Amino acid sequence: MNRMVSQQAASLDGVFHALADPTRRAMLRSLADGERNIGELAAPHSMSFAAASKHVRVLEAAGLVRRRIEGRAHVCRIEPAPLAMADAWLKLYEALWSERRGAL
Amino acid sequence: MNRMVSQQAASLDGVFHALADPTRRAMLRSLADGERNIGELAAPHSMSFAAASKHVRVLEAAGLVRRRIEGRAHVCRIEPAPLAMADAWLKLYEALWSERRGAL
DNA sequence: CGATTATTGAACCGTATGGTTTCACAACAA
DNA sequence: TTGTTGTGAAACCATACGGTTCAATAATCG
Repeated sequence: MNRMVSQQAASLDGVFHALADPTRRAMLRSLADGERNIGELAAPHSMSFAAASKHVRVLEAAGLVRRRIEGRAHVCRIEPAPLAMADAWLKLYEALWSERRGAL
Repeated sequence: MNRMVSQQAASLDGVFHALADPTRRAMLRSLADGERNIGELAAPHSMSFAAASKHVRVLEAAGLVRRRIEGRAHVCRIEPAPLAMADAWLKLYEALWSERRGAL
């Protein structure tokens, strides 16, 4: 159980960290419209392909993106589960704080 | 709506970054039960007082915590508005991804 | 007053992050 | 085959991060 909790904590770290960057959030937004390969994800951003590729890896490590290789293209797609975890955390503490404010 | 609480621009970057650390999330959790001064926030964590103080600063910079000085104690209290912003972001994209999943 | 408490600030350290450039390589197209 | 495309890997750099320690300050106690 403790292990589960710490695993969860570790992923929360990763998910929030992944979200704490505008480039990565923009990539998620793009992926919300459908699958994209790395080049398509990189194109809108004024940085090298390699830099964008690293951002995708961060998203992948956080579990927010899944990659499948099709020929020479790496096709990425969104994975909403970790997001739900982050959302659950936010909701819980928002609820606690609202209670608290209500109690004052 | 009550007020534009944190005068600082609480950016999504800052909020997500602040949340991407277990020590800082634990501090927020502690603050959910009521106001705490820096020492009280620092105590449960096995790190120097100065390190904990820096974490509080990060939370403050993100607009998640407000500080008021009472004598020699710095009393901290939660500020839920930036959390709502983060939550709104998550909700929006969760909705998009759910739609997308539904469409497949 | 002097001692204690609560806290910040500054300097420092090791590691992570975000960016670059260059090179390598598999997959496809001509 | 040759060449182009999509991508990763490696080396490197500057800055940020999370931690430490020690000194400084302001408020309170005795």
